[in-house]
Amino acid sequence: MATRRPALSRDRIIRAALALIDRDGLDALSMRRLGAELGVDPMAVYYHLPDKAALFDGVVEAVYSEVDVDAAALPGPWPDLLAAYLRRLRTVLRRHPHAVAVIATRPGYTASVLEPADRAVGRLKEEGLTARAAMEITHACRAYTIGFVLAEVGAPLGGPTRAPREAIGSADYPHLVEAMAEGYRPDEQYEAGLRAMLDGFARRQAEIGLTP
Amino acid sequence: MATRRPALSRDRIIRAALALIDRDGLDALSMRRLGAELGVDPMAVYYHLPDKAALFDGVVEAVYSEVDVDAAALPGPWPDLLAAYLRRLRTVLRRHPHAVAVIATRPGYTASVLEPADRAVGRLKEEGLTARAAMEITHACRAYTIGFVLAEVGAPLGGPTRAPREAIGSADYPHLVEAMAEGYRPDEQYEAGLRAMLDGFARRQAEIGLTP
DNA sequence: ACCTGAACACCGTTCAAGT
DNA sequence: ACCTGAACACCGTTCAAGT
Repeated sequence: MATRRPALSRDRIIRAALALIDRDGLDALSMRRLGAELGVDPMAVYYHLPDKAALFDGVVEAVYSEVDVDAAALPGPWPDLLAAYLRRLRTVLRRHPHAVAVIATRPGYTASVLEPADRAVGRLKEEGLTARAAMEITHACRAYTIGFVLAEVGAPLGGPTRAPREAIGSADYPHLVEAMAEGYRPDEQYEAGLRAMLDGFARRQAEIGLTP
Repeated sequence: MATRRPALSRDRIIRAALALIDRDGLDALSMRRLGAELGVDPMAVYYHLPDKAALFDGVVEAVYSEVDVDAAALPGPWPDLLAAYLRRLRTVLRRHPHAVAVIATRPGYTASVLEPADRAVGRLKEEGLTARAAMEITHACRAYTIGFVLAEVGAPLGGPTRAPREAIGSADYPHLVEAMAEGYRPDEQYEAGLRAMLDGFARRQAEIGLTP
């Protein structure tokens, strides 16, 4: 494919890596295949990035940068503000099923992740939360969102199971069958969980407000 | 080490694999090192398991089997019942930091996972939930729990970052610094999020009960 | 039935060398 | 400054062979 090859750069390498992960899965991302994809000697990448861990960090950053909603600029009240941001995060994560596990495990301690997080906490303080509460609530809702997307679209880490999986529709699991009867509606389920968590936190905040 | 070597078995292989992951990380689990650990030719494993994906599935099952709390036998009301089960799940997951990502991504569609899940839904029905609500609530709380543990102790997927990470205590992030001032108390944070989510669901259930 | 060992097509990373 | 290519110590999996 890539016959033209503009000068290599950290940015171009990372975009190619994410594209490779999206197309062929996490295991397909090797320094050698990445080089081939870029039309370059496999080792050329090492001039721009120290190792594969740094490449993963770049991929995490790239995905987060797709979240083009600035929580700090959203209107309140805070539960709606957070809900809007987290819905957007879910949408972005869903676009990268093979990368979600990487995003879930690599700590996003880069400026491009910390900076919006700091501004978001600032925004939530304007809405009456303490800095601590703002971060705890955000952290809990993000954990839920990432966990949900992981179960929803996350690619299994060692490749798909080849052995015939247990039939969930079996008579051995009557309650599960009953629960699944109306089908699986991920959007509604995600929304229900998010609302439940935010409502729970909001009620707790209100109680604190009443007994200071 | 392992000088004595009782006959190989699926069970013994999987226990050795989990021990290897716990000790040296996910990347350290190779068929070759696993064979060495078992005092056996690396390829011997293939007689008992079809491939590495099956090995991962076994590891997931082994970890889940450490959750020795039977949700179906717990006393109600349902939010307390679920909270007890999920606290126990978090405790077990925390013991296997390098395996959490595997557990989070591999669908646990084996009998040993489905069977307790089915009984748990049955138990929640006794507490007045529909099968569907029981599964949705359980699913949401599990997503939160796994997401939380992943952020808490989950090992980064491509190995640790070597480059100097951004100092979170920097003056560039005043709100984050303020939020972290009192330290990070994971147990309390986890509990707060779990209670918030369960309270939110419980309130919603109560409303439905009032307007049938 | 259960395990061995050679072989194949891959890996990440280092390092001296090229331009 | 930026890229190449050989080399090293690894991978997962297949398959014929051993006991």
